[in-house]
Amino acid sequence: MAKPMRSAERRVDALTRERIVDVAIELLDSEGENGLTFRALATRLETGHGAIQWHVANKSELLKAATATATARAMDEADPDAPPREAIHAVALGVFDAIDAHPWIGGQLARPPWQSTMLQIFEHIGRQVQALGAPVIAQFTSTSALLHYIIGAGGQNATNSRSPAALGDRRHVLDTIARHWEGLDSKEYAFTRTVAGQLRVHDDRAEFLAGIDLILTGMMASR
Amino acid sequence: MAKPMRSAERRVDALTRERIVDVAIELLDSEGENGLTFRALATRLETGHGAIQWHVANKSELLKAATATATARAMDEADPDAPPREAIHAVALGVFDAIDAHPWIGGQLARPPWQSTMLQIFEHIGRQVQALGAPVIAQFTSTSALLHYIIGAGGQNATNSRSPAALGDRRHVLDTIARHWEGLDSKEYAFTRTVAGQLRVHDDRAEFLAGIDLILTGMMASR
DNA sequence: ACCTGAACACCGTTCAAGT
DNA sequence: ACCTGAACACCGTTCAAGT
Repeated sequence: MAKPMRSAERRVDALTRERIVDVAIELLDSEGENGLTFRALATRLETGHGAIQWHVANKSELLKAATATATARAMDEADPDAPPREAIHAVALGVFDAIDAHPWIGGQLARPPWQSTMLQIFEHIGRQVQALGAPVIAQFTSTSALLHYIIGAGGQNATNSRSPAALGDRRHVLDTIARHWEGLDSKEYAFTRTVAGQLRVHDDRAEFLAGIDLILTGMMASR
Repeated sequence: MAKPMRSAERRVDALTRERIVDVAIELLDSEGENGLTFRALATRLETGHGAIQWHVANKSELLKAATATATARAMDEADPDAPPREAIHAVALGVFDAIDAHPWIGGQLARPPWQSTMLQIFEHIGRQVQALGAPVIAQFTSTSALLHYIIGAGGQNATNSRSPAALGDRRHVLDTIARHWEGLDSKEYAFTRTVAGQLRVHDDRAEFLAGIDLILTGMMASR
């Protein structure tokens, strides 16, 4: 949380790594991935761009830190007393919402040093999979599948919700896509046409959780 | 397929959009995402960088075309006579292998104009979901879940297989990660530690297909 | 129609110099 | 220890000029 403090006093805070990362997240959110620049950061922080690179060695490190910070909060709301399935839903929705709020996370989680952040999610989900009584042999596979699904679905949702056409309200956007689907070639896209109606009325988060439940059901059925 | 033809004759071909995209894919594969440059392209094609931008307006269009071309081939091997579950496995593995061969696809599918390519995969999978006899209401949800899972799992696999430490052979890499997992805090990472052994011996593609089957089982069980 | 290459604005990174 | 800003190499994009 970066404090505003822009008016009277200026730069009471020292330039910390934490402040830099916070402003970086603000920039990524408002300007997109190309908007994050050492020079833009320097302007917002009222300093030189060289100063920033004393705290953060290079841009990839900055992106890594921003991703970790923005994702970490999704994990905090874990209620240790919730039943397993609900706990999984909570973690999944936390990641889903984090990616939705910070679309750039999606592209970032799909590259090398995802280590600690991803591992935290993996651990949280795995515990609940255990608590559900999944057979030991299936636990690794199921937890991996859930994680992959969450990342994939979250990323897709983020691109949809901030797509070029997403200026208007959501219902209008979905209607436009559904109309496009309905107009596709009836032989080449026979299936897609039949589900255009469902696309139009579906709820993103409910649909997302339904996918989670599909995996959980499959996991319990195959014991 | 770009023909080599580097020796005697030079630039017998005209500069076509197709050739540009092919060389772009080569560059992305060999040099990574940062290696794709209009100037590097110009050098390989023995022309000026301005010439390239006559055929391809800008870089995002070039990336879009490269992604579409590299992904399209995954769809070609569809065997119309295969049983549904096998057909789904084939499509899924096709995408999985395409992302593995071209890791940059992973990051690309997670952003705006994925339209046509993704829709093709969606259609192929959806038909088989229908053929499996899934209830109509579940078809949209199941097909979406499969697609999201495939994208997520493919992306993660690609980053792992070309990770910084992936110089040595695969077994060594997995062993290193497994050892790391086993050394984690026993309270904070209780679950992760218990599956470290499975990580060490698991087969990527088999594990990937097991995740697909989890979704399919869940889909059939919840009718 | 297709290609060339200079020019421009911008970027990440390095680094000698300051406090 | 922390900050400044010049300098460098590189990039995407534009565009007047050629064939």
